[in-house]
Amino acid sequence: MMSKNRTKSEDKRRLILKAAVRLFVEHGFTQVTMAKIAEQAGVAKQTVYSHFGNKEDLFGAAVEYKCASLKLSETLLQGDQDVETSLVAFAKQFGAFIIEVETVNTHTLCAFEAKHLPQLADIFFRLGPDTVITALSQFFSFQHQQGVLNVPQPRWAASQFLGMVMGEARLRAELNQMDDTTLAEREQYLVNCVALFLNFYRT
Amino acid sequence: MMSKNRTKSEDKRRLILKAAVRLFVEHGFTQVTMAKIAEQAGVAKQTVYSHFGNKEDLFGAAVEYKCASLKLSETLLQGDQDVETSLVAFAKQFGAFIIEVETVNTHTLCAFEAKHLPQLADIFFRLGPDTVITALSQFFSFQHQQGVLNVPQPRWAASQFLGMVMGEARLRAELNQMDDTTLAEREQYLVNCVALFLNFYRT
DNA sequence: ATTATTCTGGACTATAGAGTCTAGTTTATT
DNA sequence: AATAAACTAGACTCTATAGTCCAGAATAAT
Repeated sequence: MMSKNRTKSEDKRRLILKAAVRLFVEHGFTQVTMAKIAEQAGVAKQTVYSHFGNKEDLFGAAVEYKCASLKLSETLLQGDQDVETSLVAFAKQFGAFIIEVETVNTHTLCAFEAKHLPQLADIFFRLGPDTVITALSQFFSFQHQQGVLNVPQPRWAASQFLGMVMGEARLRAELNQMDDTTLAEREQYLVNCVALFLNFYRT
Repeated sequence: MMSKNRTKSEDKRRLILKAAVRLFVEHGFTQVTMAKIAEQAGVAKQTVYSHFGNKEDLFGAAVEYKCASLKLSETLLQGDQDVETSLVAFAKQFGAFIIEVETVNTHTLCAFEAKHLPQLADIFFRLGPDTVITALSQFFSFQHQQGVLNVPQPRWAASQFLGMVMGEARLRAELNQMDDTTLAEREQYLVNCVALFLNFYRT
């Protein structure tokens, strides 16, 4: 029979998760304390423990939550425009996304904790890099079938394209070395990447 | 006048540094204790403090030591062979280097601690990525002057080339997701990158 | 209204690790 | 041989934090 149980508040859960994400992404696993998370969530510490059993579980849940919210631009690759236009648009959007502070921090954090919590790296890889590479591969596959491009190895092409789009800017962003020139030249750089790419793969 | 001072042993210093590098690169800053470093170095904890004042300074010294020992292949870019041969050789050597566990761990560690210890990220960027990008830029500049390549923006070209060489494998290595196919195909992939690159930049 | 359960706030335990101190030992220099 | 400093071993202080416990307040379902 049904008990008179009060249900655990979904609101509290979300508050905790959001505070955890913000703090973990900013400072990493070890630097962040459960007390601080509770405080930022406006909740008692005991409530945190009641929703998520311990720090590691909370960390896992937070990263998963964060990854799911980092939406990637798949809409740009519909193929209803010509290839060059599509790729330039994609390069600009993804190129901006990949050097955002949030993106970089999440990536760095997952890479750092990868050995400590392998299942975390799995989740991140699947929801992040793998999703993009696969989507782009499929786009190239499609263009290959249409005869627009000649791409015998779509996954290689995706890897090459994304590698170029990240480029030096990505490395700089990771290491707090972003400078004005790199940023100012970036749009032209990305256009140049598309030219280089299409020069080889266009039929 | 000369005192009867005994000098601090350079051997001990090196032992401490090596132990610190090994542990920090493997586990990160917070996870590693001064006691463990002393133990691994076969030295008393007090000796560690006497050589390096505190944990942060030791960390800085360790990372600097490590970066200096991560020698990069500059010898490959002498230009006494034809461009394609040089680039394929470089791509293979650098492509192997960049997915080595040691390399990846050092990079991840520096990226993670970048906010906490900015001067550390500076050192790593200068000794690591920047050195390679600059060397490759100069190589392209030279080939441009020789009329072998047409590279109006050598630094962009270097960024594009290195980005492709890293590619998906680099991402996988960072996140413990390296698989057999990616590894087996890698050499052919790298040759393909050189072809794509030269197709655009060759005169 | 009753009741089961969540939530709160704060005290509490236990542990771990950075950095210090001390007393005794070794070793290079003069 | 004398000496000044480096080195060792280990005890010690202090602080931080994960996780628990508890008594009372709030709240949802019956």
